[in-house]
Amino acid sequence: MKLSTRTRYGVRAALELAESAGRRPLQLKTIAQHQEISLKYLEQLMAMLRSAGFVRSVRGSKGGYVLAKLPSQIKLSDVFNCLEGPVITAECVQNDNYCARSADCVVKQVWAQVQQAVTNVLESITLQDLVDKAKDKKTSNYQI
Amino acid sequence: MKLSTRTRYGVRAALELAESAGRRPLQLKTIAQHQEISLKYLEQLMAMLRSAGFVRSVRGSKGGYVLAKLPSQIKLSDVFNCLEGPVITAECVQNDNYCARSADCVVKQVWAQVQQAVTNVLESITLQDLVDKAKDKKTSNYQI
DNA sequence: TAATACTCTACTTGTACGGTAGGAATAGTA
DNA sequence: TACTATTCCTACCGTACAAGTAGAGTATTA
Ligand code: FES
Ligand code: FES
Repeated sequence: MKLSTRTRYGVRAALELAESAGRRPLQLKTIAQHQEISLKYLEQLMAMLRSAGFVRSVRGSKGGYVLAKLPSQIKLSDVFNCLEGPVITAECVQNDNYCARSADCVVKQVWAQVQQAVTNVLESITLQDLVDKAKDKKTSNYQI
Repeated sequence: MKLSTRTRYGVRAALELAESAGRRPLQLKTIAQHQEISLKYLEQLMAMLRSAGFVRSVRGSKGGYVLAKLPSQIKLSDVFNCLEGPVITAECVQNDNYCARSADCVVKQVWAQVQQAVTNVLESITLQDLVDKAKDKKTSNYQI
């Protein structure tokens, strides 16, 4: 039950883009340095997010990446789904024909419950939420 | 975010043991047939559950496995923890020193939330709960 | 003693993760 | 135009783990 680094890196990168939303494109080199992620690896993750339509890229010199939507319009479940794949704890939860006695299986219901719990959390949080929360933290730190 | 078959098999096997709690030991051969699991593989899973103290084995002819505790005393989180390992979505959730700015990281808090959501579900369900639920299902089916 | 069922260890096979590497395409800049 | 910066694309690689197979060994009962 560990998340792939893909997803963890991706969310952090997406958050950084969200924090600089409205400004000039952010370069992967910058993000990679901030987040201590391999640039080449990050390129691949961003390609996935780009294909899914969450970020836009600007090629060439002074290029970079920007969010393709408002931070408030991107849920963590979106990013998660794009990089980690759909939240599926067990095959039979999705595919009723996977197990023989699927209809009556109480174990299946447990995995469905787990799956739903995860989905609920991820769907309830947008990038904007994270930006706000991070801003709050910094402010309260300055006040100490 | 898929569960290993280890865990899924293990829970199903544990449930079957719970359903025959109080009776004579149940043989792996039987469980393997019912659940359509490789016997040899199941042996290894049960060894893990035995080491963890959830089941007891009876060797020799007419031997088999029995639950070492009451079904109501075994939570799904126990079995899960034994077979899948602890519910950890990301290293930094457990180990505060893993990431540099761990204290302020809002992403970390998300993974902690996810982790907690999963844990809550699994800790709230015991094998006895599943046995009861399964019994209810069968009864209601007969009534149709 | 023979049959049964768990025990232990080793091996195999496939797949996905987490990268690395190199170059092509594109766009700004001098 | 030449140069540089940056994304884009594809291929490759090593490791770890899951999932399962295999076989010999040990305990218990009939
Ligand atoms: S339906 Fe798949 S394990 Fe029960
Ligand atoms: S603390 Fe580990 S990703 Fe933020």
